[in-house]
Amino acid sequence: MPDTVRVRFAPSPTGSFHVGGARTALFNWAFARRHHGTFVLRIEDTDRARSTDAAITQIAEALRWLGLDWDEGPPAPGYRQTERLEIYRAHAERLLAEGRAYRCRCTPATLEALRKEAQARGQTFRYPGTCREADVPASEPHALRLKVPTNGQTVVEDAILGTITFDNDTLDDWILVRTDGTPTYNFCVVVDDVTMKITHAIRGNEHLNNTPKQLACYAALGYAAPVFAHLPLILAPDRSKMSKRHGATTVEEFRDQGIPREAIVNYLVRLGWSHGDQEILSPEEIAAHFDLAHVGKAGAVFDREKLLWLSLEWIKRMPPERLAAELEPFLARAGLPVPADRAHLARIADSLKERSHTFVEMAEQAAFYFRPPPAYDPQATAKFWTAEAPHRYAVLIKRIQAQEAFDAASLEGLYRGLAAE
RNA sequence: GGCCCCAUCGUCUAGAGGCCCAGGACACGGCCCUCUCAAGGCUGAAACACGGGUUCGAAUCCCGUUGGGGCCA
Repeated sequence: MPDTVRVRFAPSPTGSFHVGGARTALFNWAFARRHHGTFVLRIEDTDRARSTDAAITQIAEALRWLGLDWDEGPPAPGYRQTERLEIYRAHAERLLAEGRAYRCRCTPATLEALRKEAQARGQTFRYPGTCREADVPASEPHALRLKVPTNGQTVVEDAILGTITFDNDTLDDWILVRTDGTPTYNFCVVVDDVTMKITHAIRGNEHLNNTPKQLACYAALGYAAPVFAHLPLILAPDRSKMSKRHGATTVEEFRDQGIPREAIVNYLVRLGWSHGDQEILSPEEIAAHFDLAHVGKAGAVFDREKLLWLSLEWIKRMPPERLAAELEPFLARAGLPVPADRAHLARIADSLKERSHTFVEMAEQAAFYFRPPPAYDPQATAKFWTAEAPHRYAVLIKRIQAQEAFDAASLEGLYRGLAAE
């Protein structure tokens, strides 16, 4: 293992920031921290049509909120692919000059015809290398293709999955630069990882099939490839890859639901990684213990119930002041008054922490501290405020009955007294 | 369809040949605590996909089958 670990998280800013991305970021962050290495944030925004600045902001905010601080990356310049076009161009030209890549003038129509032909024969389409020796002049419209070995095998040594072998005859001369001059995803990734001196590419399993292609590019460029580690996917309850259509899955949504960051980080890290039987892990413990050796190979189903349990566990562990600070915005959102007296709010929050899976729940339960029953009616009270009511309501009612005091002033006194306990 | 990956309780997982007639956690059931609901404690049910090997011995290694998934199309 290189002395200086450098890893990166490279999201495409094309939509909301999902748990899958968050977990990839988390594993990279944890690996970097564990090895006292560098965690780089890189924005893969070459898909200009779908990339937005709003999405970049959203990703950055979510990462910060989760506590996944990056050592290099935006807002510093040079970490967005659209700022790096010159670098890709230079590498492409070098590959061309060194005969590792060639110009291809095959039109989309030609390729489409070949594809259909292959399909008709029940074969997978692979570019046949028509232009490989054609020496297409630069004056003609052309794409740039990489010369990929046509025989032999490409072996990927994956830190999680082990040795994976691909037959080279299943690969083809893939496009590095499109006819319109834009570099392709696989090319950018390789050039970026090389120029950013990435030592470990820790990424989602969906990229595994890109790896042999990329390896060919590293070889052509004359660089050593990083260590690859492909993370198992996060699955929806139906065992398909988790996506938007499976409901609340963005980091922002979880935050809005009042789940503490520690719970999300804890839950996500346990989805695929384990540290013996330990279920509760703080960010510090994760940073101290994380290792690729204990990352599982199989996909993991996302289980909201367990997330909520961890949320409760982390809420229970929070000091009252922190609880008060976290609860405050949720009180406001619930239309409840936020007590000016912070100590008072802290006592209220502390009294509710064992029965709140989220801060949204806590705010709901805090309501009775602020909303006295409009009028005391023994019958209605007996009917509505026993079985279903929160604990403190029952106590409150008892005291009201005992004191026969239910004018506004004494009610307020009772609330205060209870909140202070 | 082609290529690749995966396979322990419903779910997340421990397990790197004997410590495992498989341990922990969530969820679920029961009991206890208790003025309610929680929290907490105890407890119950619940899994090594299947078939062949290898080995004195396999959840652990190999092969196959089945199932699931991903990518490409």
